[in-house]
Amino acid sequence: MGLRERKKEKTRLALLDAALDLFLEQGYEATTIEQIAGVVEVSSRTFFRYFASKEHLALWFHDHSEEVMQAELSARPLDEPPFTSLVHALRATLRDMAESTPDDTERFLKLRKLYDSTPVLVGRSVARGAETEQRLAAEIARRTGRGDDDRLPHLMVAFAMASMRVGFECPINEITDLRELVARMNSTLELVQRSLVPGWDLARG
Amino acid sequence: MGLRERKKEKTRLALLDAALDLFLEQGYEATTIEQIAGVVEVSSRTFFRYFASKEHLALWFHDHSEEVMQAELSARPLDEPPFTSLVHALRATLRDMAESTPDDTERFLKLRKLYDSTPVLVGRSVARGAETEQRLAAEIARRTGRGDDDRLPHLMVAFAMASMRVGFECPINEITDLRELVARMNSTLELVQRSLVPGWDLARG
DNA sequence: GTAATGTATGTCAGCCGATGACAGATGACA
DNA sequence: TGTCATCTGTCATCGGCTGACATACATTAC
Repeated sequence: MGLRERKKEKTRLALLDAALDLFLEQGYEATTIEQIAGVVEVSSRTFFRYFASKEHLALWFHDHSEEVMQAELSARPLDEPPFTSLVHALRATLRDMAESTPDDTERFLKLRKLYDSTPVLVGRSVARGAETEQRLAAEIARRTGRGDDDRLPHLMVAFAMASMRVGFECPINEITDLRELVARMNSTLELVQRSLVPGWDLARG
Repeated sequence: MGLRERKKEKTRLALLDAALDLFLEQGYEATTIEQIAGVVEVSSRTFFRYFASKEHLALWFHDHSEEVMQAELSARPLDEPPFTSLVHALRATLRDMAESTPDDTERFLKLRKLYDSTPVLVGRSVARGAETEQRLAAEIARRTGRGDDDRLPHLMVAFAMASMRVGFECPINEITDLRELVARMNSTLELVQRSLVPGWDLARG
């Protein structure tokens, strides 16, 4: 990897870390792009060359997680019940999270803490999740040969994403260990699986 | 109702209708507040006295729907299974939609059409829904005496909201009748109920 | 009917997020 | 070293949104 690429990656992470720290100090909305860029000593214009928007920075992990999900989904056998495939795809992203570097782990925990004080950010995260939902639902529909009028693919993905969201949110006590969080999300996923009628994802509707 | 209030209501609806028409003509993002205000012949500043933001205008029905849901939820007996109460609350909002005035019906259909060409708006809508979700989950937790660490209240609401969302979205063919849309949402709700294990909402988790 | 009060509106100034255009700086590579 | 591609800063600009203030208007009391 050349010097240029290394420098870019360094700037990218510096912006991310500076932003997370500022967000936690003074709040997400109260933090301006100029401040973030100032800490890293780049211009505001450059900030937008690294992140499409303030929101994209705060939700930097979304794109990666979706890639992991899509990849795992594609790798599942076509004759597997579709919701089972989805659950495997979700588990893959959880594994990916649990195996992340210490730096990334720290970033995750900071972001998790930020969520508690920033409802608007939670909303934006859900919105991004909804976009992913569309793409995953289309993929499920394709894999199972369902038409556009069949609501089950969309419903399956919505349930799957809801499990993750609910698992991610809510615990009042401080989360200091990422594995704890991942375990919680895993157990929520199991709770959801227990709550669904076996074979529900094979019906048509 | 005094002259003042009547004038306000008239301006409010004029802004809403002007906005919806402009959105459909030239797109949501391409339409500026100045344009909307211009059609109604008020200043841009006044626009923001009627709607907190462009987004709040586009999602004007959210607040009302949440009120209807909360009201119906409060009216349900406490010994009813919580998900059943939620389903009743959702049906109440669907009834409310179906019984709306012709003008409101037209606005709904315009908005529905707008959604097809404006993914960002779908996202914002989901984000608003997520905020409602928090409040409803808290209410369910209160009603059933569950603690903050019990994920089921949140999960129930998430599933309920997902049904509505999936029912609302997706049909490729043009929707020209609101009752059709409401029927679709109702049937999605039934599909969800069939997919869940009876009594799942009485467990603890 | 008039005066006092309260509320709605317009104007103005300004912040912030975001984008396009252009020029200068810097790493990549022959 | 010199050429080229790419990264960066500066500048200008737009649109969403907010606060402050003065004015116009509806409401209420007398």
